[in-house]
Amino acid sequence: MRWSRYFWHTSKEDPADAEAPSHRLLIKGGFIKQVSSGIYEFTPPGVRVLRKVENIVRKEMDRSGAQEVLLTVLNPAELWKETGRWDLYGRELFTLKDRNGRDYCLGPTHEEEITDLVRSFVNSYRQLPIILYQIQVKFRDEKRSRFGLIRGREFIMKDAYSFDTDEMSAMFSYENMKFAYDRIFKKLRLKTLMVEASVGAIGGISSHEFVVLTDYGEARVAYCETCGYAANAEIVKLPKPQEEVEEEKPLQKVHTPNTDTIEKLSSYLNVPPQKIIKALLYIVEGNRPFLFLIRGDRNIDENKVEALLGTDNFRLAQEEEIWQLLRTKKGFVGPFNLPSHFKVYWDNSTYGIKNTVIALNEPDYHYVGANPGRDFSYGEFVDVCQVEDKDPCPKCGSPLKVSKGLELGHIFLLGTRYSQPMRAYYRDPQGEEKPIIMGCYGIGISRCISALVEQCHDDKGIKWPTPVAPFELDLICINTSDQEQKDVAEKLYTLALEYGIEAIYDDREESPGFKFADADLCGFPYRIVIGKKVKEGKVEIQNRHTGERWDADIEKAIQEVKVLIEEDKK
RNA sequence: CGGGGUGUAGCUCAGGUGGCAGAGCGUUGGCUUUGGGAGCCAAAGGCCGCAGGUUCAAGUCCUGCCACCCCGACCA
Repeated sequence: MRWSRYFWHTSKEDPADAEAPSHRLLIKGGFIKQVSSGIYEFTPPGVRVLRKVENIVRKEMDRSGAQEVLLTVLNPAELWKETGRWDLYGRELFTLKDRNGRDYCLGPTHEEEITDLVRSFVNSYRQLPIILYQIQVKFRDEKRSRFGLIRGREFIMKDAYSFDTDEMSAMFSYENMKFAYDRIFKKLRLKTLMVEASVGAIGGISSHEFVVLTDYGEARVAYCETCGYAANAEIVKLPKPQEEVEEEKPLQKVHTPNTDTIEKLSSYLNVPPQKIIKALLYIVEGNRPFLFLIRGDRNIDENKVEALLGTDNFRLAQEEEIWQLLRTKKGFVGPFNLPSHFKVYWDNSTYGIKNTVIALNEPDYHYVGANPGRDFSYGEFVDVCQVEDKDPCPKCGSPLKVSKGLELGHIFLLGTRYSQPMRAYYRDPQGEEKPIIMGCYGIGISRCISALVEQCHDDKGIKWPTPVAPFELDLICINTSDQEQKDVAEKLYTLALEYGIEAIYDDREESPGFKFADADLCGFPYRIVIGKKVKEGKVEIQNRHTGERWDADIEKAIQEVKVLIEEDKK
């Protein structure tokens, strides 16, 4: 490709509203352009990267025995009503009507449609198992799109679905996909971590996420470097700690004005937060009060609360509600003299605490030196505590590490959640009708591009791994008005194409510095610079990843680069 | 959906107390230059997010709306 004729436009300035490095560099490097919030166009070089990622995924999916299909973007509402998701999916679903007033949605995922496809052809156990997949655009009207391709409202996804006769066979399909995902992320040169994930309210059987550790992700991941345990933080169980051993001090009621937060109370009394019991009043389903008690230095993980309560319809009580229910203020809520309809849960973190500070539902007062058994009694213990760094690993007890993670893949053993309501049945060898056991497996293709940039960049720009680079080699002619240099550049460009190297020839009438800056920004793994040294029969080869540069004979340079590229792609 | 921020040239931004619409980069033409976003000269380029209002006069003040970004909530 000759750059002078190529539709590729980089920017010298950082884009004004891009924060995440991947978002900034993909826009600055001219790979994508924003059209609306969470909606991006791909330019020709952007498409080149996208296709490479897609093809790596496609190849490994094919290798696993999955078969590619292409479902529709425009989905009729009827299918979604069969599973109840037309109403359950909520406002995240983009919906529209046709000219006759019939309802449609833009597919956010395709369990319904694929199940419809399979049920219309599969009748017998002899036709199973089967795995189908597609690479296609998805639409989700996210409450908050952000960070460029990391969370878009329109994005490209590989979604696969497995269909099996029984759970044993389904587990096999699931394991098959797990291995395929491992290979895919290795080939993409993405350092992912496979973590156990929440099976969700739907009642799936097993679920794993493939995440990259980056600040620009939405998941919290806990992992153990000792035993290899890794899980989404929301499902990591925290046990009761050891009982504290301390002599019990007398109980005192202390005047503590203006201490509506743990920080203020802690500094007012000069007591560390972990010696305070924090009480949080939640309102469940609009009117049921639930009191959660947790150690003052810990936070509630609302995902755990949701799993405990079996509903996501809960929120912290407002100031007025606290007053109406308990005649006290925020910061002075405690487990004493509660009305009988209150449900009280003690987080494990409060177990065995001694000489603690605890509120008594009287504004501006706290108990100090309170002890369980003597001054208050525990009730039901639960685990709703947010996992933090150094919490014990549930497998081996070593300290866990907690990081933010970006979810690139999610595999899910679904069971009969979709096959049952949609009557996707098969006949077993005894002639009995049974629901197909399903699994679903997603990879965020466009999100992978962002993840690659997050993992491979420096302050000058992107450093694409060779297998996904838009071009493998950039040829830079320093002085375009020097005929000798130009001839060598042309010759090497033609030769590179003959060798099957994906090369871009920067033949633009620009200064050398301009071309170097673009080369760094756009992230080509290799660069050949044709400059003054052509008089000595030499050109310079540069490696974007290592920063190494060395002279090579004009005749041998392309061959040398070809070897390096092939090595990278192995 | 709550909180914060930003909308002025293609891009990045400046435009106290209301008084002629600005810069740098980019673009076009010309000359010079060629190993890290070159220099000089000239030119083009604007619904100041939209709609109302106040005023002799609004990019600037007031009201409403819209869009985008960030934090939070949410996230098969």
